[in-house]
Amino acid sequence: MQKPSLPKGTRDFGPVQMARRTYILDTIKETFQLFGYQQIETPAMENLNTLTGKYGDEGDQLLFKILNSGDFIKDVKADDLEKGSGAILNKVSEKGLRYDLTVPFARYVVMNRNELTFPFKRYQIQPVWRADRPQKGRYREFYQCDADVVGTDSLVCEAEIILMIRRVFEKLSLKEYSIKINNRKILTGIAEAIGEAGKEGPLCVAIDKLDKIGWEKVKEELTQRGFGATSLENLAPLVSLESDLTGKLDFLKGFLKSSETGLKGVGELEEVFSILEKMGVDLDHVDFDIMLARGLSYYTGAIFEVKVHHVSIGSVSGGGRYDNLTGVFGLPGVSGVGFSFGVDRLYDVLDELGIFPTESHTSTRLLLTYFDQAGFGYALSLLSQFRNAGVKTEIYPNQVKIQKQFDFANKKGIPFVGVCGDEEMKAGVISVKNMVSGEQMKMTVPEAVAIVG
RNA sequence: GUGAUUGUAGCUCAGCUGGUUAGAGCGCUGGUUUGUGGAUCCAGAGGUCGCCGGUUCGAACCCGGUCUUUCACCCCA
Repeated sequence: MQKPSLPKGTRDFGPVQMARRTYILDTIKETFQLFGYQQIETPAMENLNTLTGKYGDEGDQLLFKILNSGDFIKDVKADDLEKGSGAILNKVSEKGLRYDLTVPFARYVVMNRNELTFPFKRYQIQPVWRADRPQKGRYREFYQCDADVVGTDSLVCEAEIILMIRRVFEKLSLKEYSIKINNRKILTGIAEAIGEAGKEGPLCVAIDKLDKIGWEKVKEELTQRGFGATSLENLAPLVSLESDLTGKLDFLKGFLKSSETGLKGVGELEEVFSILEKMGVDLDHVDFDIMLARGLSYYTGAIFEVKVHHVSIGSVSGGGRYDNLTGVFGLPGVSGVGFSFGVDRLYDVLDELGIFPTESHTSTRLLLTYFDQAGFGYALSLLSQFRNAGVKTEIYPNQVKIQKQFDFANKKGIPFVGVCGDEEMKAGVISVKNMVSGEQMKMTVPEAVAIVG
């Protein structure tokens, strides 16, 4: 006999957790549908060559690979072993678990390009897997809720992403959070403007730590990564910039005047804000963060990240625009933009804040109880009447003491108990007890249906 | 992937510098109550001290490995 256990970073979800997850999921789903997105699903596993190369070197390492069926080692030669794991991998594994929902979606779009009507808006709610080292709010199996639209470069999509995030958060009673937004082109422009064209990656990684380690340490790190002294001097005014949204935009227009790409990024961002204004919407919770960078290498335009304040969980949502993700699968020129909610992290956030609505962990409204064989039979005869009337009803299946039946109802949070004893049977009624108030009354089944349902 | 950290009853945790039969609270089971749950009181059951190996007369405690938890780095939902 061995003790059963779960793989690292995976979890079971019990009835209470599932009720809460469903609450989050339903909120998100309803919002996606309201904005015209249609649901699809894709397989848990993809061909490895669909997944590799889309997430950067780090990402490739975090992919779960699936061992080939059968004699998976038959193609491996002795000298492959000496060359190391890289030489062996593609001989023993040709499939992997999906790392996110965006890349499988891009694959889906390319394969179904003739059937789809563009712009195509889809949402997808499925688990993804990452061979990361688990921490709080970081799992190896977790759900993403993606909404993407492909086949248009309209910035209306970016604006709607902000609206969807705000709607979901409002429904979940989340009040204090930031939707951080930036544009990859601005990051490219900054790298160009300070004389380090093409190095926006390391630039952002370092700048991102500004709050944590301070400007001096950031400079050290950038120097280590090969940034020149004059570049750092050029960068300094941007780092010390503290301004509101229009102030930041105005500053960047000057700062990026030598970078065509950078100015385009600023223009796109302004356009998004302008669209929101035309929709008659304010910019609450929207935070233009000049140094926001997102790792996934395929983003080319807007980038998003959402953080809830006063909690220990990282970002709960993220996304961005990708101009050529379908290009790698042979369909160039299709721009897409999308974002994703992390249900598991949203769960942790709501849990930490204690703002899950107080729902009962059961949907059962009525438990039929009895004292003896005769009452049991009477209860059985009433059971279908309640169910046919649409009342979620159960009967305690084993004949046990009525105390135990009440205890069961109490623990399961069933709000009403129907007692079926000799007196009730004779009169053709049922005694309905409210488990919260303790009130109890004899009544007919239709009367009971009205009270309980 | 690098460096730390955690693991004792169903849950939350005690357990002295290694020394007999490893404890508490809550929960659980039964009774108190033969037509009634949540309260009181009484009684009871539950532990290969994560797992494997080593040191020792003797290990929950020391050492090594492994799994798991949490944290930092990295990265991310």
